[in-house]
Amino acid sequence: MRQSQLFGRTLRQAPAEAENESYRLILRAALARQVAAGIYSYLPLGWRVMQKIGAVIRDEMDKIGGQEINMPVIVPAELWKESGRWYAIDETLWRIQDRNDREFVLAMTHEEVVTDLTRRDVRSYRQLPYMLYQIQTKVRDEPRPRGGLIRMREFVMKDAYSFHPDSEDLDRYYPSVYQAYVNIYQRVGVGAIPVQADPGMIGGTGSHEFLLPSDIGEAVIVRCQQCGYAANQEIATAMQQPPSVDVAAAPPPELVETPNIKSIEALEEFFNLPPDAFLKTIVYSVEGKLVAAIVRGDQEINEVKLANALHVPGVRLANDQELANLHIATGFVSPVGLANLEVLVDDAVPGRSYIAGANRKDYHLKNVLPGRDFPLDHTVAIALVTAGDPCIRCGNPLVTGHGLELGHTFKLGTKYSAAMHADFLGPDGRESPIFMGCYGIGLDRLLSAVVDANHDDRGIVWPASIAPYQIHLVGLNLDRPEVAIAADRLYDDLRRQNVEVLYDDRQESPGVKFADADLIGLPLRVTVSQRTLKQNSIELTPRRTRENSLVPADLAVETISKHSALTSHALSPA
RNA sequence: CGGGGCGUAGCGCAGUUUGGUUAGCGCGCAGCGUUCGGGACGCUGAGGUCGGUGGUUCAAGUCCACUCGCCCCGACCA
Repeated sequence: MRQSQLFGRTLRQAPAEAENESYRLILRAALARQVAAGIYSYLPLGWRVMQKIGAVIRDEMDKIGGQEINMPVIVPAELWKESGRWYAIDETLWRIQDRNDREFVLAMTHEEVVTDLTRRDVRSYRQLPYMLYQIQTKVRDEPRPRGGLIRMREFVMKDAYSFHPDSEDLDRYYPSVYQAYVNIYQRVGVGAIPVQADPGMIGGTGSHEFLLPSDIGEAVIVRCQQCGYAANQEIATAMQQPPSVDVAAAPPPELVETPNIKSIEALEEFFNLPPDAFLKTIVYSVEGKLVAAIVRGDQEINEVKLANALHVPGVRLANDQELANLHIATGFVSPVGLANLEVLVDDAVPGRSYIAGANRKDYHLKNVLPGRDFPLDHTVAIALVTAGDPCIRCGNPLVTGHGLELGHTFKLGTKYSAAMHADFLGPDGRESPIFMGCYGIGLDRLLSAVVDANHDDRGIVWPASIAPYQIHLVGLNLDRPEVAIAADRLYDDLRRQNVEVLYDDRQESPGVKFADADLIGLPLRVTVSQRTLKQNSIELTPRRTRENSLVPADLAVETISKHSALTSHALSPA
């Protein structure tokens, strides 16, 4: 491609609204342009990267038996009503009507459509297992798009769905997808960490997220640097502390007047004790009922875990009215004598005594012993794991960091097949629902992540596997005919060898050309100029090292071809 | 949806507090000339009606009301 013809100008300054560095580079290098909040166009360079990422993903999906299909963006509402998600999902599900007022959704994922395809086609266990995938547009009316290509309202996703006769077969297949994902991230040049995750609204029996450690990430990763344990903070667990008091010898509770001492901080000051000496009781509203959640004073409640423990989609804090209705003394709540609502106790609570609320304004109780002074019927891990907590596996202190979610795999089980009657006949002649898995990767976000993980202060440093072109041929002094002829000839020779080359044939100063080459970030820069011509050679400059070397002109094509042979997924000749 | 910020030329910004002649600057863009290995220089020039609507006023980029859009934090997040 001749750069003089290439659509999309590089920008010296990024638009002011672009805050994170990878997004700034995406705009500056002319990969994409914003159309509306969370909605983007790709320019030629960016779209080539997307296609290359797609090629890597296709290769890995095909290797594990995937068959590529394509499903529509517009889907009849009936399918979503069958699965129940029409009712379960809020405004994020984009709903439209046709001219006859028939309802449709703009699909945010394709479990319904692929399950419908399956139930229409599959009758017998002999047709199982199989895996279908597509690389296709997804639409979600996100409450807050952000970060350029990080969270979009319209985006490109590889979504894959596998179908199995039983959960054992799904369990056997799942690791191959996991491995394919690890391969994909490695091949495109990002170090994604697989972590256990919450299945969320997709549902199912187990899931992993693939997170790239990055400040622009929205998830929090909890990791152990000793043993390698890693989990999303939403579901991370920590090792419990050993009991610190002699339970049998613990003294009875004692009422203490604590005028207007409501918060843990105020209690710390009042009693001059560390925060873990107290019990924290938070009242939640859960599907119309109130539930009390108890954690140690130094901990926070993990609402995802709480919701999972209660088998509900979500929880919210009780409001003042709800608390008032129950005659709860805000700031002095405790599980002691709290008979009129369900109480969940974090599993780190038992084993020692605490100062807790007295359920009476301006009073607390000393020497409250879990199990003796309040029941421990419902003890479950609901505390938020934070940095410094002991690793669940090895006990060493955990660390936390931000992570960008690059992919998510789920064991769905029969959630969709049962709801939508996707059944098959087994060898014994009995009908049962198909077991499903589903597996997603957002391509736009992956592109952002690659830029985030592969750039320097001059611009992008593309991994060869997904660079829009392999070679940036930069011609200087092109106003001199002998240089222009040599550069043109090299360009033609390289194209004849099917080398992907972007040829900067513009009439620009050397500084402009070098700066653009660094910004766009193709793996190898090849400079042809009066100076190199004089030495009967060309100059090679790998983008990553930026170290120049001269190669004899007659070896140029061979050397460069060898250099770019790394790419096994060349797009159409440049 | 709650909180905060911002809309003036393609991009980056000044001007708005204290209304007052033809709305400025840098980069970019066009033409000519000189340059040509790290975002060159000179001259000439094009380009905005100040997000939109309504209002106040002799007079509005500037004041008021409404409204649209974009960004950030939070809630949410398949």
